[in-house]
Amino acid sequence: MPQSAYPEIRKLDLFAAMAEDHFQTLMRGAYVQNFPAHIDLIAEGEPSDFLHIVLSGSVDLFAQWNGRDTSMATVRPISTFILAATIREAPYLMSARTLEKSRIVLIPSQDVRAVFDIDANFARAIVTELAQRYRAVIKTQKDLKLRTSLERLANYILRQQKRAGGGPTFGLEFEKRRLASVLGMTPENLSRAFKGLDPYGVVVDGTRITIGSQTDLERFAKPNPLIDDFTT
Amino acid sequence: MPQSAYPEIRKLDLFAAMAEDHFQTLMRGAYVQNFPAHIDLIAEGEPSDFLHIVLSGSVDLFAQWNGRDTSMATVRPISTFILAATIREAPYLMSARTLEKSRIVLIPSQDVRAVFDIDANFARAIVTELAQRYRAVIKTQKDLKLRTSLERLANYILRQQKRAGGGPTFGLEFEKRRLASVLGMTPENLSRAFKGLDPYGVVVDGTRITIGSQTDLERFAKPNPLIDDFTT
DNA sequence: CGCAGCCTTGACAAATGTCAACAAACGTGG
DNA sequence: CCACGTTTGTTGACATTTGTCAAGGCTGCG
Repeated sequence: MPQSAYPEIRKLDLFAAMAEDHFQTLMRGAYVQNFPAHIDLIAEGEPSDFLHIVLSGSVDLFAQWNGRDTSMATVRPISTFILAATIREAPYLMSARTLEKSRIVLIPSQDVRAVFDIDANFARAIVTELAQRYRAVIKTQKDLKLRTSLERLANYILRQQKRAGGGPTFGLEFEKRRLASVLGMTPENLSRAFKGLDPYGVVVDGTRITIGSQTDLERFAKPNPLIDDFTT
Repeated sequence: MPQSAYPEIRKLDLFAAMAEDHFQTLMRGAYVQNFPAHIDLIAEGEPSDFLHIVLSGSVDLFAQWNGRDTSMATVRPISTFILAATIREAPYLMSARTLEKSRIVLIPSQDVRAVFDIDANFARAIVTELAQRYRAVIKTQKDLKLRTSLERLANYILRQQKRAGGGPTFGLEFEKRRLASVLGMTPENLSRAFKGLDPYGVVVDGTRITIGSQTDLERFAKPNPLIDDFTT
């Protein structure tokens, strides 16, 4: 793969502390690919042949069962996905597709496992990464089980506001259809949920959100760091 | 702590491969405690001072928000819990309480992190463990988002049947109130869901379940290894 | 310009939760 | 071992939440 991508990959927490020659080993076997939007990258159930890294663009992780499907998460640059499947040498639990034009690095899973076995720093970095992911999923599960869809939307809006800088007006990070799926509801329900937040001063104009009354919305949403903070 | 417990702990995947003196280091700082049933062990939000290991009995991991609460998982012997919080030196995301009289080992988190930093085998074991837990949570999330409560119950029954040996009659692993919470529904809804499985030959007598028609139930439940297999 | 996909809305249906009542099971203290 | 009180499970009636289906408007893109 082109060496130009090395530095940004090397800077990732996952690869920052490992020995240089081990990093080179990984990069030698890796290659970069450019994908158009809306392309399937992997399908759940397939063997986990590659660890993926999103360099640019974005990727949707989703799952299907019995004709239904749901968005599980979005991967944005620069980060990896399907690390756990790679480590356990197990089939993917989620499918992945590009949301937009994306550059993606593919590192053969066997290389990752081989280096993982000989590089303690790399192993530790993987632990840290996995522990964080694990906690993120637990938070999502709490969100799903403890809140109604209206409450989930209200808290999502507050999280997104924070991510966007904290101002009263900001944009949604993806189309509503997908947001609905991420939040575990139908597009119709999401549409009505936005209306349901009107009493708390939430105004929606296409993909543009304005929070009229911050305190009202927060009083309703009751955001909680143990569910909504994605840094800890 | 009493040395009698060492061998069974040592046999856990998490500790099996590590250097003996490192294992001794962990055990020196650890202590065993006997708890009665229904005792709170930890509360979400607290700093993660100890890695816990259930030697006997069982522990409920649950979470709360805004007056509601939900069971997230059950920990049975012999295994650890709150590993991720220990690793990340972050607050617990879940609370824990004993379901019955339980023996529990507590290892100071700082010891775990210290040994983790110097013992590559231990670090690798933690990776494997965390990757498995991560995948288990993803499966639960798919279960929650892709299935109705009736479907979740049907698949739970099939899983539990397998765990109990595969025969047509078997017992539930815990009280229905908690099962309802684990499956993400109310006790009333669970009660009716059992009735809703009557057409598929499911007969409930207290805590005793009999599957009259295996094929009918499976045709309805559509169990899927990427959701229901807890080994991969 | 015209098509395709997304978003919204209305009407309706299904799933799930709430509240209340009561029976059954359980545990404790006598 | 029993009596009592508490908890759990069940059931009915009802409310709320969420999903489904159908239609129409809007937008973006070829």
